[in-house]
Amino acid sequence: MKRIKVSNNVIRRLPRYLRKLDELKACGVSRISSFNLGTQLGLTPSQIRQDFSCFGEFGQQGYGYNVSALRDEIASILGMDRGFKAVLIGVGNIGRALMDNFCFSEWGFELAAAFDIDPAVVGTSPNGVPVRSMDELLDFLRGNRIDVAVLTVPKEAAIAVAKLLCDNGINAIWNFTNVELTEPNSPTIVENVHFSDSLLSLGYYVAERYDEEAAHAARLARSEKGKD
Amino acid sequence: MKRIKVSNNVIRRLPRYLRKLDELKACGVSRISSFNLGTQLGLTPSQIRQDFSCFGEFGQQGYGYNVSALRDEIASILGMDRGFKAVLIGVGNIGRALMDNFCFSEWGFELAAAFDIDPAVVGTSPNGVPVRSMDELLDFLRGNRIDVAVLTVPKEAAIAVAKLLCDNGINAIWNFTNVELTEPNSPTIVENVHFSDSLLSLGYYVAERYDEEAAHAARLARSEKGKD
DNA sequence: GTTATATTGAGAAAAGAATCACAATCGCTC
DNA sequence: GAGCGATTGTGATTCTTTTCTCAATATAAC
Repeated sequence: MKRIKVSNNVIRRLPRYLRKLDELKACGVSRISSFNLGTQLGLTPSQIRQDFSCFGEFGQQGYGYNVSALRDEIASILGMDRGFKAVLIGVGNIGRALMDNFCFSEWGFELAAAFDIDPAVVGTSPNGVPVRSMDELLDFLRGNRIDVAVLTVPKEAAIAVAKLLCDNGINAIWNFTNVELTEPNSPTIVENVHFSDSLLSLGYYVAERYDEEAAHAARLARSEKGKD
Repeated sequence: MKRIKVSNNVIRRLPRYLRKLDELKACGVSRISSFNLGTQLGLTPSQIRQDFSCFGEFGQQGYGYNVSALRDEIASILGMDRGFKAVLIGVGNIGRALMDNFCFSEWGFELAAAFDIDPAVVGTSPNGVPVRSMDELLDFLRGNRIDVAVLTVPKEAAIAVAKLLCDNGINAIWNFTNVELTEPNSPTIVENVHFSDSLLSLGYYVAERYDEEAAHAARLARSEKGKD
């Protein structure tokens, strides 16, 4: 697989392609054209072809793409076949909800263990994943090759825990805290899930639409008045 | 406030600005320059000034921006002062976790009610929000001006429920299901929270880093061999 | 007051991303 | 097996976003 520098925009679209291809496969569709895929995803055919071409040639002229083969290529590009191992830090509400409901293995990740300071949850094993004491974290990281930490601690603890993780060999954090972890010069890969950012963006679009509708109504009212 | 067409990229940065400004305000910082803000967020000063200039002139030459005033401007741009009302559909694990932990009011939203088909949760009021039967949903939507629906139903039900919502006056959906809701020609505003997409993107970056490290190590090994 | 320093806002330039257009070529039909 | 219709991959073009640059101007010091 080529590893040229690929733009973030392309990378953000890859999981959507994967999801759609899985769906098509489940529906028994075995081949698809960039045109057809574009229609289903709201993207242009050329964008899709351009995206794929960053990683190789997966299609056939006059035919399109083989759904199953393309799906596997994208899965591989995303590292789903590498068996990444993860730990989860902070078994509070969101951490617990992830452990109970998010299927890490479906996406190629193995959740090896969770950690918390609360003795009430330490020793339990939600969904088969053991919850250990934070005291054991460093030993665990030393003894296991862990690729990713899922950060679900309260925001007060976020910075300190993130630093601890980075200092002990973790180089990627899936950050669910509402805190900006991105530090200048830090080599750590941080992927944020900021619910509030998402909701606020939605708020912007709603506000924009309401303003447009109001402006439209005002124009109508003026033109009605003009007629009288 | 101007409502010119603003790019998505800008809009996605606004919540980050807001968060950082709130933090600065809490730390007693009352003024800040675009240079300083850029350093803290990993953005260039000119990008920050350009972003703000989409909405007006909030700074003062030679001085910078007033943290509190800027924060309020951005909050207003995002519609936080409009009292948007929301309903939540699907009080399963993720729905319940949001009700219990996500502070809608902190972001200017009011969660008016939740809906579910399960009689076991109907009638309860997690965090003070009443859970009603899905049978009551349409009446509720008719009787209340609801701006946003939070969609946390199982993925099998996602499409049908989304359609029901759109057909009954909801024009914005905060989508937590792992399903592509974006329909061609639909005027509904959809904001997706796809955990798996986020994790897979992270996986890409991790895989990329590992490949780079391996390539680097291979280069080193070759040059060592050359020396012998 | 006057001057020095800091910093914005905005137009111009550069960089980056999306779209277009078409040669190459594959599968399918007759 | 020849010709047709479909569809890719890619280089060229267009559009968008980011960065650069600098005149304008506010504060702060003296």
